[in-house]
Amino acid sequence: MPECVYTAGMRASDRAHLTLREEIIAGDLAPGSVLAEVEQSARLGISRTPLREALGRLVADGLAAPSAGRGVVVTAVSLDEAAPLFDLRIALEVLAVRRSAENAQHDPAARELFSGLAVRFEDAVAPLREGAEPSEYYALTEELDRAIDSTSGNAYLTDSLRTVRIHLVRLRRLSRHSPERLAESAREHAAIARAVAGTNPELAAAATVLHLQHALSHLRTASLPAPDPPPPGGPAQPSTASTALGPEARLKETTA
Amino acid sequence: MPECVYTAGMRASDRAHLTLREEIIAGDLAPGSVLAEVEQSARLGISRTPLREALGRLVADGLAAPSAGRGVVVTAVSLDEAAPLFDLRIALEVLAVRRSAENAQHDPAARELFSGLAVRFEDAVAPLREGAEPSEYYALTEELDRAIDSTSGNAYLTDSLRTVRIHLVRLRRLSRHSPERLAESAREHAAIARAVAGTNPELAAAATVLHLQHALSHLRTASLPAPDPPPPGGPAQPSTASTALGPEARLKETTA
DNA sequence: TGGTCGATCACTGTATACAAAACGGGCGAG
DNA sequence: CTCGCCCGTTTTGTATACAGTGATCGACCA
Repeated sequence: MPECVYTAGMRASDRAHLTLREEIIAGDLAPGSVLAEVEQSARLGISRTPLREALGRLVADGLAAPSAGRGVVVTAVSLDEAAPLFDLRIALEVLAVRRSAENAQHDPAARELFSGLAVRFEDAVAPLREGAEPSEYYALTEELDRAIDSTSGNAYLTDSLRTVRIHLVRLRRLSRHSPERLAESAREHAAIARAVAGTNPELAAAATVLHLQHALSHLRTASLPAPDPPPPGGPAQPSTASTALGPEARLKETTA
Repeated sequence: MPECVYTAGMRASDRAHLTLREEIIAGDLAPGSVLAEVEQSARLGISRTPLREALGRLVADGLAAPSAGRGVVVTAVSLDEAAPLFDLRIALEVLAVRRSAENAQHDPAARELFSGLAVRFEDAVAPLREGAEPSEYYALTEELDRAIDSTSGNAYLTDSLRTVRIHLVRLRRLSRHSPERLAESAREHAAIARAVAGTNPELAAAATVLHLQHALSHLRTASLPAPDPPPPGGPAQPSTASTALGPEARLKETTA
């Protein structure tokens, strides 16, 4: 497995937090997996102390929750959470793009930034429709997110959006994204970036609502079959982390 | 110094987190104070390990920030942050009351709850105008917050609001609240509760915008230039806060 | 045979000891 | 006189050892 990020020089607790977060988001650590301290510290080659700090940050992120007596378990994620999550997300993102568009009126560099992003999104439409790998497109959307964060001028808002986006990435994995939808999404992103570059707050807000409503409705209709069969009250089977790599770990980015 | 909360049975890290958070919010730990691990662990009578966890949660809450080589320092708070904080707060609270009002349409118990709160807010108007202690009123507002949180039906939203409200309490300490303003605020809160009880989302949203805009403008105009002198029984000395800080780091905030 | 009680076990929570790294002060050279 | 470098001190980062607590499983009794 490739160490995708440059991990040298950072603290062990940061490495553990990053690794566990990616594994949870990727699904390698299935919801319900118990993150036992001794087990995970041994697996990651670190001690319990930095691992505990990493687990605490995971809990703060909402990716794990403490279970009485069993340590922390990976939180479940389902499409039922899409509605409340998008409800919040729409409010936050609309506010962010509105402020970015307003602030861009006195910031020529920001206008240039968003103009460039708009062009890059438009250039990404055709390849996506032809079935290109969406990872590059996702990186572009993260770049747009960062641009909005930096120009909205509201650290509190950026912080709230950070948490929302973490959960969003997990939700995205529950749905299959067709090339048509990805291309449409890129067009919508281009419209948002263009509206911000044009310093039109209302247009930017409307474009954002449009995009997010489309994303939500598509998320609902293109859901993947749930890997967990048990319908009764029990939320998730307490599968141990070491054995969780078996059944459902192989649904890796099959979106095409 | 009253131990206001029941601390038996909880973990040492929870106690430390709670204690430090209250001290920061109350101003006993002034902005810029260095929270050295050995010093604070000795003061609170615990070891460094649970204290570290408490500091980590403080950083996650935004009440402290890590400073390279100096440990974590209490974050500064000023009225300059009121604008972005309220910008986010308005978006979140408006969404919350809107959803609460919607959900109350199918929840008679919620309507009863908000009706009762509206009456209690109206009953609090007269005493506040006559200079009553606002602590009881603040407890009532927290009760309204909890009612909105529980009926909005959105855990993500509730979580974001939690962080906002922590910072809000710190901001509130920077401003003086006249009995007139407190009474007016109680009336506005009553209007919000009444609108939710009446299952009118738009009215509830408008009442919330009205209240928060009033609160923000009053916060700006009634700032405290020189806060309270140090408390007479104040045992917690600012420790190394003033020693390691340069002249420019000493902000206008002092212990409240 | 079913229920309940007890012991065992594993896990977390806490404390302390060790090591690395960064800041501040002091010294010397230019 | 100022700038740059070096070293001591203090701080955090990490590892490990210990204790308390809860759950699980087995045995015993009704």
